[in-house]
Amino acid sequence: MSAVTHENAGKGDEEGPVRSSRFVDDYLPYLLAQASQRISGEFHREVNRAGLSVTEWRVLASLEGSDGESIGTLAQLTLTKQPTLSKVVQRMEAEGLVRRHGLRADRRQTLVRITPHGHRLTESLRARARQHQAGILEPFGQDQATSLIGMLKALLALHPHAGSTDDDRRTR
Amino acid sequence: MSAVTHENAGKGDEEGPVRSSRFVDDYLPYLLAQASQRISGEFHREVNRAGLSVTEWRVLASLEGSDGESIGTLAQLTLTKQPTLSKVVQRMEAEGLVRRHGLRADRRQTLVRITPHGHRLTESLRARARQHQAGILEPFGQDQATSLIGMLKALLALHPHAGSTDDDRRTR
DNA sequence: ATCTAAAGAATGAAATTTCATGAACTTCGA
DNA sequence: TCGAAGTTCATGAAATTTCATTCTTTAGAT
Repeated sequence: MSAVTHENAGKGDEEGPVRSSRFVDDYLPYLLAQASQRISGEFHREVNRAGLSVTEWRVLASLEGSDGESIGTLAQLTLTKQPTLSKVVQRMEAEGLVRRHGLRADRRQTLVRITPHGHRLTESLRARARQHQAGILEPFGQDQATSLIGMLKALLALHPHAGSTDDDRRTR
Repeated sequence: MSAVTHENAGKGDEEGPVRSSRFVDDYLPYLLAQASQRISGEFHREVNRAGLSVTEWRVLASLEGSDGESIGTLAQLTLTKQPTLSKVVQRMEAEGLVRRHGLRADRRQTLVRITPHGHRLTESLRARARQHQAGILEPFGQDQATSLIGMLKALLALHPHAGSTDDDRRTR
């Protein structure tokens, strides 16, 4: 029970006279982007405190529970463009957080694996990440929380991954 | 009716053997970020075709239905850091998309207004944006769609805007 | 087999973003 | 009324990201 009703929802945000008709206020992509930024942003402070950039944290989190991912897949998982990720991974390898292996099956691919060091470093972060998530969903109640997660997963299933080799177009 | 059930949800994505235990797969911030990127990404192709960068589009969309916003507010609305936005707005003013006015009330603030040209330029984009949104929500059915939007708004209401003057911390 | 097209990652130059300040106002307390 | 502290935006140097391209390696067709 309990759970947040959509009534509470409105714009508990911006200041000033209520101006209810801004184009973006009911625009799904805007709402998703804001929600993503704010929710993630809260936790990113902890990530930075741990000495990691957001992308580095994403790389490590993506490698958790995996036996290695290719650069391309990692780029998708971390929402980063391939050239950018290549460089980030190189820096991370220098710091001993991950290791790159050539993949025997397909020698074009570079397999990235998390190192014990990287695993240890993110151990407490992952725990706090789970707590953070719990705290965020708490006001919604079990049912709505499950529903929200489910809808987001459905959204992802319906919208595969962007285009060809590269990611989506972000800048001009 | 119809509507996507959470069953369809699973990982309709990554290839390869089903590896269901990746840390991120049930991590809310990850789901939000992916959803945001993919959904927005689809439309951003159109934005680019119209000769706008994503941030420019966001600025214009944010100014729609507003009688002007300060640089700071715009930075929040467009998920951009203030120094970045200052520069983007300057370029946009040069292109005639927006106009900067000093605000009589508080002369520290710079009020940014959309120009008729900017308005016209985004006219068809906004129409297509609405269509895009409708298409995305269509498979969910009216009820779930409303529910999703409502939850996202509730999430935003519960998580005001990041910190102090600046935006959230994104990089290292 | 051989040749051409496609896929995956690395790299370099160019453009953008970011951090740290700086400058201009406003507020507020003494 | 003054001055210290706090806002808001602009700017420059440094770091990162992005685009385009190149280098390998694999897949496909003839």
